[in-house]
Amino acid sequence: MTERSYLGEFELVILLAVLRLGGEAYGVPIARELEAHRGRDVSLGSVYAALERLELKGLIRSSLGDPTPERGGKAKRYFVVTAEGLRQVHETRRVLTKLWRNLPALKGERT
Amino acid sequence: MTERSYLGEFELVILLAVLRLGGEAYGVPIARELEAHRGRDVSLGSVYAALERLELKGLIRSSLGDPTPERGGKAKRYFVVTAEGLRQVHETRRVLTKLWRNLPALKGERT
DNA sequence: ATCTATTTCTTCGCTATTGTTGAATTAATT
DNA sequence: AATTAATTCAACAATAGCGAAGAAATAGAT
Repeated sequence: MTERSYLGEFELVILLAVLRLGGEAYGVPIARELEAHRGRDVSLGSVYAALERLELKGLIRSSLGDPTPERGGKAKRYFVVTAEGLRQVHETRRVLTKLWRNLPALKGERT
Repeated sequence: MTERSYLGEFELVILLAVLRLGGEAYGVPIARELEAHRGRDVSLGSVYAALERLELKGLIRSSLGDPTPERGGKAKRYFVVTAEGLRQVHETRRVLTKLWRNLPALKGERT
């Protein structure tokens, strides 16, 4: 049951998606954000699973919204990033930014 | 046995360590690099396991060096990052840099 | 010389955590 | 009852992690 002390890539991009979406951060749009930025399919199941783990670790919190008056308007579960979650995102950025500062250039790179 | 199409955090920092170490990139120093940058213990076993995965995916290559004339100077396995490996590191940086561009500031942040 | 201890480095076996998928469930509207 | 939007579930694959065993070398004693 040893829990990782840093953010994995998937967890990181989910936190970032929640931050970007603000008041519209629930399962489906979060998955869409991920797809848009990573250019590949992301199944809803994996997103919800990661969200659950992140909440367990105290990096996000969730609350059930009111059902909206549209067909299939089941109540949405909205997520927000906690202070600790934001702190870890910043920490991850700090470490990675330092690590790839002097990254060798790509051969065919267009500048 | 389906392989993931993006770099996990651990794999990413290992690639970066190999790049930084240049001609001295073998198991033990790689693990030390990781420890230095993450501020926590990293077991050799996990490093070697990740190196093996990365080589299988074609992101690094390895070659056995000559034994060195010192006590315990067993032949080392040296690693280099392939063109594809470097490409993936750049791609990961590109995506993350974009995603955390408008990151909200931390409360107690010192500017 | 050769045997044994010590050092450095790699490999192995196993467990835990994370990531993935597809199907099932819930709750609302028509 | 059918349809739609959303979440949850169950089973599985890949990644991460750890400790111990193994292999190859030198050093020191005998």
